[in-house]
This record gives sequence, structure tokens and C-alpha cells, in this order.
Amino acid sequence: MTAKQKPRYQQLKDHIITRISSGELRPTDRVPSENELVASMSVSRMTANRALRELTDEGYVERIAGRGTFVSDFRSRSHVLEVHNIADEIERRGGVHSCEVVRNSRQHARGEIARALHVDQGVEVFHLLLVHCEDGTPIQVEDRHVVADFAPECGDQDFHSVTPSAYLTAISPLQEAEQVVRAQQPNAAVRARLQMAEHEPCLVVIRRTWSRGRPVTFARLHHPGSCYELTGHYAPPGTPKSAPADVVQLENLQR
Amino acid sequence: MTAKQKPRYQQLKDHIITRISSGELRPTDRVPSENELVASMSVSRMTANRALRELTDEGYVERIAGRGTFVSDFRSRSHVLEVHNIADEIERRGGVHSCEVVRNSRQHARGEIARALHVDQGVEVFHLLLVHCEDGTPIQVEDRHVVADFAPECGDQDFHSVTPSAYLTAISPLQEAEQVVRAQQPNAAVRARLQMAEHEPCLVVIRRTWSRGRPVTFARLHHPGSCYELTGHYAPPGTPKSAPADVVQLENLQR
DNA sequence: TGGACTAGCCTGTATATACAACTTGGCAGG
DNA sequence: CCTGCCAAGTTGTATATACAGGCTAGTCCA
Repeated sequence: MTAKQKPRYQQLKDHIITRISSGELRPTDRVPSENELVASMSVSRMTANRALRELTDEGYVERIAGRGTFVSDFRSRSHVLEVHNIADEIERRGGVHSCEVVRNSRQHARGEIARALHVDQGVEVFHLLLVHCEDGTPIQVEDRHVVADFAPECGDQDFHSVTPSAYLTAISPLQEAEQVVRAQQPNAAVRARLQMAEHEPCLVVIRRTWSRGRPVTFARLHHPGSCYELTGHYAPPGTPKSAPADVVQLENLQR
Repeated sequence: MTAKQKPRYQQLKDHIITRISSGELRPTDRVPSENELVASMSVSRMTANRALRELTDEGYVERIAGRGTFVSDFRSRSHVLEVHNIADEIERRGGVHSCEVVRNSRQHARGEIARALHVDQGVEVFHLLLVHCEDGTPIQVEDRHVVADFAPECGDQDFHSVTPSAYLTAISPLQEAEQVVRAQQPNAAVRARLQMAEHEPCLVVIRRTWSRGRPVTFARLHHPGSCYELTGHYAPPGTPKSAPADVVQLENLQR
């Protein structure tokens, strides 16, 4: 059965997405203008306009009247993906971020790590272990594995100034993320690093992200339950926010 | 300063959204066709098409070639909003959902509840307290307040078969949601209801939802950390999922 | 030298028109 | 009465055209 021909605006979108995903077009690069697409792809300007407009809505590109169309800096999409950078988060709250690098080593993926990253046993990965602090108080233990192929310079990075999350989104477009959130008792090592009281629970975020169709990194983030929470605000696009940043603060109830 | 005239497709969208939000157009109702909008609103068909197409992308309406355009059943949007119904969730896993209704009473909003729901002290609300079970094991304590105005029949509902979440999305379009996730030690009452071991943490979800621009309900959901987790998969629209439902299962590491 | 202006490109919007594909209901013929 | 077909209405797509408004670079003039 011959697949029905896709509409032309969709072909155009696919074509541009491919060029972005392959790395041929990188963030801030200029995308062909509507008129250039009219000439090179033999479509009408309205069709080119629709393709570029939808790519804008989907976050792939940004358009500036009078200047042109440019590949999005994927870092700015992190909000949509609800994937936050701990350093930005702290800064937004007005705190000071600091960070201790406990480990930054190259090793061979085994077991769970290999499965999570969809690589064979023994493939090289970087293993990072960082403790992030807000105003000197430890707030996150970041235990992260990165496929070495994707970030060969990882071992030379100074993660005190640029977090691994920021580094990774800078060198490769973040396309997909998967996240699991749990409440868990920390083990002794994590509890010590976070200076947590006995029996205080951890909020654990386990996150994998993909770039160019392959898993790039697998991170486990432990936070002290007493001073960290995840927030989210969901609204259909185009809706003016009813209550921006109006997060509920609560007493203990249900006694 | 006179606000710049909005583009006509946006005026059209606003007009239709208003009719939906006000309740004049209800889910499954037919929205005027493109040609009807051409006649009644004095726009070209392409402009009407753009307005309806964008409303489709934003989830307000659904379109069927040959039949027409219809107001979305907002229940189908709950996935996008990442707001899950515990009963559906359990059923999807193949489990059996049951539920004990501990309380369903009408009372006056005070303090935290009044603030969260943006109503004055003393305004009437329903207070629900339910324990949800999967295969007989308690998995969620739902402590929910609902503005009585919005759901006057709330007191008569039998929440054994239809969860409050399902009931509320059925009677009013869910437009906006805010969510906070925490890891917390449960108090004695919650721990008893969830049959949790001592020192086992809770995954707590605090959620407010809006309908027609006003807060409708405020819920605190406690789950045993040992048997409940939140998952999410984020991808830009139009991306084929690299690894659908490929959630990482993990051993304990970091010893 | 420096400032104002303009030509040329870009996006954003709006319209008129056209054809394809789908759905429904009614009608004609068996 | 039933079946098959067609007409009308609907969405989906594509094109050509037009004008408004933003941005930039280069030119011209004082």
C-alpha cells in the first residue's frame, strides 16, 4: 500500500526538522526565509509561511519580523519540558548556587546504566557525582551518567560554573525527556551529603533525556524533602494565566 | 494608549473561546462551520480556517472532514495536562480500583482553603476525604475541597464508582491546573489509612484546578512512597516517541 | 564626519479562488 | 422495500496576490 503523500507544508516541516536534528542547522542559525523556500522548494509563500509558523509554535524556530527565522536555542525550551536547571532555579529564587564535584570519571556502562542509555555493556560513559547547594545548604545530589560519544569533552568540563544540564543542552538539542518522581528514604551516603535528619525523606527525580533520537544522559537527583518541591502549572496554549506564580503555601492539615 | 487592533483570526478565536468558556457552547456541541463564519463574521474562509485550526491545536475543538467542528470533550485533554485520574491509572495497569468514602460534607471555607480557592472566608465548599485502593491495598488518600457553587450536586454523588476528579471534569471544562509535588513524612492519620510502615515517606501531590477562570478545587493527595511514583514523558509536538512507555526500572545504587 | 532617509528584505496578516476527500441525506431505479 | 448513486455541505490543502510594518544597510546630504 503506497503511503498517502504527506501534505506539502508537512514535508517542508519535516525537511527543516531533519536539518536541525542532524546538526546541519544549529541553534541561532538562520533558516531559509519564506521567499527562499518558495524558490527552492517550489511551494507558494502561504505554504512556506504555514510550515514556519507551526515550527514556531512547536518551539523549533523563532521568527523576527524584518530579520528572519532562526533555529531556537533549545535551552529556552526547558520550561515547556519542565526540565529545570538547578542553578537557574536557585538564581531565580534569589539564592546563590554553589556546587561540589565529587566525581567526574570515565567508565564502562554496566547493568542498569547500559539499559537506561540503550547502549551495550562496556560502552564508555562519564559518571558525574555533584552536590548542589543553595546559599551553602546542600539541596541536590546529582548522580549522572552521560554517553561519552555525545559529550567527549565532558571529562574536562568545570562543572562548578556550568551545570551538567546546562552543558549538555548547550552541546546538543534536547528533544525528549522522561521523568520519574518518587519519595524515598535516602541511603546513608546521600543522607550525609545532604546533611539530612534521620528519617527525613528524599524527593527523587530520575530523568533520561534524548537528543537526535538516542538517549544521552541518565540522571538521578536526590533532594531533601524538607526544603525542595516540584511545581508545575499547566494551561492550554494561548490561555492567559489566571494566577501566575500563585503557588499554594500550606500549613499542615488533616490532623 | 490605544491597544493595537488584534488580528482578525485572533478575534475570531477569542469570540469562540468566550462562547465555550461561558458555557454557551458545551462539549460535543457544533461550532459554526468555516463558511458560516465567513458569512456571519465577514472574514475570508482562510482566516476562519486558521482560527479553527489553531483552536484544534490548542485542544478547544475537534474537526471532522465532511461533518463539522465540535467543542472538545475536555476529559480527553487530561493527558496533556498530566492530570491523571487514579481510577483510570489503576485500570490501565490492570489493577482493580476500589475506594472508601470517609467524608463528604458541606462546610465553610476557612484559612488556607479559602485562600487556595480564592473565595472569602465562610463561602460554602464540599470537603471530601477518600481512600483509593488498588487490588485492596490503599494507594492514595484524597483530601479535596470543591467550591460548592461549581458542583452543587457534589454532596449527592456516589464517589465509589466515579472519582471526584472524573466527576469534576465531566461537569466543567478543566482549563488550568497547578501542581506541587513533595516528599513528606505522613501524619499518624494518613499513615494509618495507607497502612504504611513507620518512617516510610509519602509522595504528596497538591493540586488546584481552574474552570472558566476561577479555582474550582484544591486537592491534597498522599501516596505511599514505596508503591507509587509519578512519571512523565515530554516531547515536542509532532515528535514520534523514541521510547514509548519505556520507563526506567532501577535497582538501588549509590551505596 | 555624522545624521537622516530610503530601498530592499523580512515576517504578519488578509483575501479570493480552487480542488480533493470525506460525510450525510435524499432520490431514483431496481 | 432496498440498494446504489449523486448532490450538498464540510474540512484539508494549495496557490496567487496584496498590503502593513519591522529591521538593516547603504546612500545621500548637510
